[in-house]
Amino acid sequence: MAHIEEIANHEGRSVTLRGWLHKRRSSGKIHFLTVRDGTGFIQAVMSKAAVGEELFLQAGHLGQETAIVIQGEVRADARAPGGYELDVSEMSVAGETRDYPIAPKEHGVDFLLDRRHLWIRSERQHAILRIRHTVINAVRDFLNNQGFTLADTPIFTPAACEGTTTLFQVPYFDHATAFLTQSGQLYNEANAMALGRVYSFGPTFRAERSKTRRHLTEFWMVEPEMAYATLDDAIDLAESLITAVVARALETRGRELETLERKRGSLEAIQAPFPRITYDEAVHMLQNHGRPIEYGDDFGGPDETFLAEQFDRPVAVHHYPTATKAFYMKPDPEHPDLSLSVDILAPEGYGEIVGGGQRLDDLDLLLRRITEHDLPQEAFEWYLDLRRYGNVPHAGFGMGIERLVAWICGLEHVRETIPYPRMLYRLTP
RNA sequence: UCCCCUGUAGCUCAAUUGGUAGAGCGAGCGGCUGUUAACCGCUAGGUUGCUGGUUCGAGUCCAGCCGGGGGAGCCA
Repeated sequence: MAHIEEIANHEGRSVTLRGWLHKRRSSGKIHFLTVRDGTGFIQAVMSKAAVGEELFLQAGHLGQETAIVIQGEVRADARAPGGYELDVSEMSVAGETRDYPIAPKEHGVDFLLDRRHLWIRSERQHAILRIRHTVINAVRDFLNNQGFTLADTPIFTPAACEGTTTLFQVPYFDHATAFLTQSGQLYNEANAMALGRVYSFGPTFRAERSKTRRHLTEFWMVEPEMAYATLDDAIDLAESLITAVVARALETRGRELETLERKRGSLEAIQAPFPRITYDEAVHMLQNHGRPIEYGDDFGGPDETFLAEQFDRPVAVHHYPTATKAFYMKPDPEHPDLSLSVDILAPEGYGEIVGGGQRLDDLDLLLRRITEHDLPQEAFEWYLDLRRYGNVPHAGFGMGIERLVAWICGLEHVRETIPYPRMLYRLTP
């Protein structure tokens, strides 16, 4: 038994592959069967002389995506995309297929998304999902090696974290309404006071009526939080995390990046240090290029794209106006109208992949901000306890996995980075 | 919530000014010993998103509805 991704280890030997028929071409007395097994794709060559009349005839009528078990000798071949081919000696059908709906041809987005459960079998989607897996693993490995403890935060939450307009509501038995989490932020702060360096990693939900290539209603976010830490610590961490993740993808997913025709050069440029500019500098850059932005405004999508295009690696924009950020963001003690916040914008127009900063640790000011934001104080009593008992400076950020993967893969749309994307008008399959 | 685009065969798309709905791919059958979205031949495949209107005649023009895509705002 062998797997395609490590087929090179079996050169010259006969192996058995269990998989599915991805494509088939025939040329008289020879069939070319592209077989996939979940780990990769390989071309199996079946000649009538080698397998006999009966099996050859059967193979000639197999439908695309028929489950097959094949046996054959592994042979290096310069003509093969992966460098190896299989000379088939035996084949059996494990599961029949007739009229597989997705042809190896052009299809529209709607058609493919309706058949997402089958679309993920394609070479391109396979490559993307494998890279997603590698990215998630690299994130976890990096944080674990830096002494972070995984402490996941609840998905059912009793109240909003940053506002109430973008939350999904769920009936919670017959006595309450729960909200699906939009961030583990507040719980991460509590966990950091218990465990020092922590992170949460899970799905988050935003009921924003966004219909763009950067938005999903359900997406995955990793949120590290550190006690005894400042804004600069958070930026340093994000920088080394992103660098490590990109390096891992380059190192272990070269084949998949090649399938996606992703240029390695732009990923190889992702090295620390990242450029760091203040919000003020960013506004000047935008205004100098004629973009209509007022000082004090948050950036729009096109503004972020413009800023990111000025650099060959992610850019950290810090010290946003306090008014544009969440209530728990700490104002700069020397310039209270600016906050100790940071967004990291990915290159090539992929937008904000990281948002975070240093948290507001002054109890009185926090109480005032909660009132200013019209938030119910009683819902935040537990959070305020963190400022009452052993309060220390702390910082962290959230990083969106789908935007990160879309950028690393060079995709047009984040919907391809998750097995089953959830969007404004799409809830199935 | 707002703006723009779009809906014809299983898929991707044609169809001149309103005048007999076509092609390629896919599927089925056959041919071909090195194909890479192979190639060649044959066959089957249509309530032109839905409802109504104008007209001798509507895929085409008009109205409403439904579906899809992209963007703004908001965000990761």
